[in-house]
Amino acid sequence: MSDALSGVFAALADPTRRRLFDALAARPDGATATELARGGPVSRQAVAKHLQVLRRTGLAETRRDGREVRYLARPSNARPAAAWIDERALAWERRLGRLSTLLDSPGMVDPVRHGENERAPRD
Amino acid sequence: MSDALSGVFAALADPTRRRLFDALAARPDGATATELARGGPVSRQAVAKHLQVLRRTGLAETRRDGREVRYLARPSNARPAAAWIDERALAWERRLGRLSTLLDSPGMVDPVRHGENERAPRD
DNA sequence: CTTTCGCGCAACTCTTTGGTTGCACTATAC
DNA sequence: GTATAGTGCAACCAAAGAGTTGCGCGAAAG
Repeated sequence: MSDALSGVFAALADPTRRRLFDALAARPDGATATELARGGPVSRQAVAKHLQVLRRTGLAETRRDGREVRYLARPSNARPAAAWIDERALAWERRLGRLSTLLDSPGMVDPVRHGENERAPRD
Repeated sequence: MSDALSGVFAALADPTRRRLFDALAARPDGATATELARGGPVSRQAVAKHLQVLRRTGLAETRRDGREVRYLARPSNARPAAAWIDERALAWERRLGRLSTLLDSPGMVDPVRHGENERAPRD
């Protein structure tokens, strides 16, 4: 995790952590590690580790309330990561002259597309 | 890397791979692993591995040209990841906007709806 | 005061991953 | 033909990461 961008991307790369992040964002008052672990398949310590990762990357912050520690989501701090992606995607599509943008969105890419030349299918 | 989203996030989490992705996106005709490795600190095989990761996650595609393999960037396929982030950030900011409708958000489904008892009934 | 609950820390395992080197194959160049 | 440049594959290594269990400590609850 060298820079902040890598931290955010790495934090969101784990499905469990994303699910935890969602659960956190659904609670305006935040949640504790014990709360989030109660009912899930992972242990409380694992949840606590995930929450610490989120806090370290700025995607959550802590607030002490008595003897428990509430984690609050900070989804806005993930926006630079989304912006990074959008910049590239936008730049690329602009370079293609926005003509392939329409027919180039089958959702996923064809894994084995060797030998094929499918560029510039203009009109 | 269970789902596609995790794949994209994990792929972009590495700074070397992001830099490679940028270098790829800067070349409209793509580039080969040997080309990208020439001048960089990492070996050709390491670059090839990174490119394969990008290809597996849909962020790049390959095109055979004689005996060399050119990789072409596909930044548009990273958009779902950016959209995932933006959805959360937007939802959060919107919720901060209308504090009165905090308690009833019928459109929002709660991922972890275990036996939660809401404490701290702040008046 | 004693018990209980929540939290943090530490150790450990297993898997993934970013990186290397070496070798074999294949298509171009001479 | 031989030489050479570009890939792919495999083995290997070190570090990180996701998960677990166990234990100790401090704050509420009884």
